[in-house]
Amino acid sequence: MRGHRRQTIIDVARQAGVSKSTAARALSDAPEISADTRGKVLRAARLLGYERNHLAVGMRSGRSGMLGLVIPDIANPFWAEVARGAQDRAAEAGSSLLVFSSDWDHGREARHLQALRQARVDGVIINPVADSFDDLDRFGLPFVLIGSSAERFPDTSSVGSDITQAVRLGLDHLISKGHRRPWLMLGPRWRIAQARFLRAVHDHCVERDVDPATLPTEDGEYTVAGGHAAMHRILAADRSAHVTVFAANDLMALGAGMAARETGRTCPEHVSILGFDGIPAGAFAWPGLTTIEKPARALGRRAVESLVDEIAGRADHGRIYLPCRLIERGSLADLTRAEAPRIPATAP
Amino acid sequence: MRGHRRQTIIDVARQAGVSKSTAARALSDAPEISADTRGKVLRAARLLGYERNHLAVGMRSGRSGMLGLVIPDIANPFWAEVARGAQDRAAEAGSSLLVFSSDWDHGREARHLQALRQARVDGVIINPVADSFDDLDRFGLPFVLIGSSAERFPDTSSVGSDITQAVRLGLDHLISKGHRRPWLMLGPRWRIAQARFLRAVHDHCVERDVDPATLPTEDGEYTVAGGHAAMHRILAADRSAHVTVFAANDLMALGAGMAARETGRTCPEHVSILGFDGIPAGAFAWPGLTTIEKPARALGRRAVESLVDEIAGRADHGRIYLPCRLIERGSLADLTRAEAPRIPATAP
DNA sequence: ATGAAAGCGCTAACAT
DNA sequence: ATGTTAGCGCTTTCAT
Repeated sequence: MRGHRRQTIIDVARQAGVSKSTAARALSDAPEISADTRGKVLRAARLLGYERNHLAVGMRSGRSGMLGLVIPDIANPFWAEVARGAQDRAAEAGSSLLVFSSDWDHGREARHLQALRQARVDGVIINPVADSFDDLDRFGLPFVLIGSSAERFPDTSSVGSDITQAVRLGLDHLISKGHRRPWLMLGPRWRIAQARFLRAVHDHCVERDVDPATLPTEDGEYTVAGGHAAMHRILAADRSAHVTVFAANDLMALGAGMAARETGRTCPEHVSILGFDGIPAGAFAWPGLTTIEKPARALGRRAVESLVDEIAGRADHGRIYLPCRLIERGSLADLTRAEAPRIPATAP
Repeated sequence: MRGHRRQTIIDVARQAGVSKSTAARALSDAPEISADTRGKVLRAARLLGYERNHLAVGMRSGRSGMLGLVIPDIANPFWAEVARGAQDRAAEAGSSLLVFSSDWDHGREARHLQALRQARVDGVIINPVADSFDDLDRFGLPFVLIGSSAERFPDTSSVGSDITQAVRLGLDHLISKGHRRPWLMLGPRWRIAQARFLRAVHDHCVERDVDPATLPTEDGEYTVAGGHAAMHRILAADRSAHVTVFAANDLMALGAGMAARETGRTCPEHVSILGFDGIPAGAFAWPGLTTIEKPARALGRRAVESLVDEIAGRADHGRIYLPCRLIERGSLADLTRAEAPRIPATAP
């Protein structure tokens, strides 16, 4: 087969002794065709090693069979999971996925969107940068939002985690373990996810008759370094015997754990940490990170499903929120049966 | 712009007052064109919001501008890094990347390859399943191998880590810390990477006047669970005061650490562990995992570069081995200045 | 340096 | 149920 001219549908038609269009119909299993001819054509195609040219199909039919995915960073474990789910679901739907990382950078996002438009993808799933995404009107493509930025675009299909439910899960767990005044370790203020998280906390506190204003907060980047720095600030500010932190993100939580160790404190004896995301690394930390897991892979799958609907015109423009799950590992002390914990000798 | 018919090169040509072909030449910056007309055309294109149709370009020119990447699992942090490097480099080269996960499954791999052929990608980067990859002859596409499976295909471009150098690095580090008889925790026997690793160890042992036959081995899946199980077997077999393990993979190393803790042993007091890969999770384990880092992102970049060469016909069919780097964290005891370590009270 | 015309491989009317 | 015909949007000879 090597070095041979590539087979076209014409070769298949000739081989099968039918016309081009009959061959095409058989190959795209259209209804109006006899089982007999279809068999002939399919056999001919197999014999010749024919591979359908999706470029030509796309050009003629207006459907390229490709979907775009624009996420902050494919190397981030959370987004990698999302990508995997999307990829799997797309393959099931017979589509291929073009994946791009925006690095939370407007320019990169814009360039990727352009590449996607030029590739004539049938639609795109995007976690837009900076929650503004004014390119949206000029988008000219079916799309669905993924992650925590759906709020601003009411008339748009979106898929995200159920932050409200997740925060309730976390806060109730904290309360049940006797932590009534956890620090909130938040992301950068300008991120809409930050506001969402904070609002969910406030709402639930009110429900539980806790004054949300009493909860101390600290913020930083959504990274290990960010959490590390924020934790040092927290420990400098809070001289309690036991410090509890509810981090808005697992990477920050992991960074917080490292910072605590650096000050000679151990977890969960002197410090309790609750994470949020469910990245695999949390399982390998010591102690294991108790966290709220977002359904990353399912998010990717659902996003593709919504996008397919969107493309087919049966768009419900609905917001979908998938539930999160608490994973208990060892980073949370049980303060309800505590002998009073001591401040470590080496504390600053 | 919304709802409007999509602009074609004909619209641009008309707007600029030139012919279709002149417009095409300007848009693909061909040499034979006056700076003047080019300007006119480009301005017209911008004015109309014209977006080049890559499907049509690909169809006519035979270059789709897309590259394929087939890796075991995009959700695996190592491969996610590789994908990121490839993605970045592809974007720089003006190409898009179609990413697929094979899950080490022949059938999935074959289906993905077919999708890639039908999408008319210009070439593919692949870490082939099971190191056999007999589809290779029927491939009919430029490709480059990535990872540890290049050995079998001498006449093929490939990019991988320098295992020999990496093993030397690890073994010498072990020796310098006084570990003269580490366990080798290997992957499944049928994986070619296993053989490569083992051979590198043997060769280096001979160089260092150590009898490789004295090194005990244990094997399992390249996963946390695999390493966990293997470590339990090792600890059951080896009653030494201090057990040292050189794992062929970070996930296994992390699993080994968990298993050790379950038996009441702590690291690095009773157990020393050296990993291999450099996944981020190793940094969050406690103690941090000392490991040999593969240059994952660079691997992805180089693979794209090789592929671009391959496509352009200036193929050197060379094997490229990128060097690895030792990351010292805390999982290795220094036995050279040791008070004799004790067996933990709780050991089985 | 520019234009005219042909055609890449396929699908979608429109015939029959 | 099958064949005929006309493009989809672009690049590429071949003229000029």
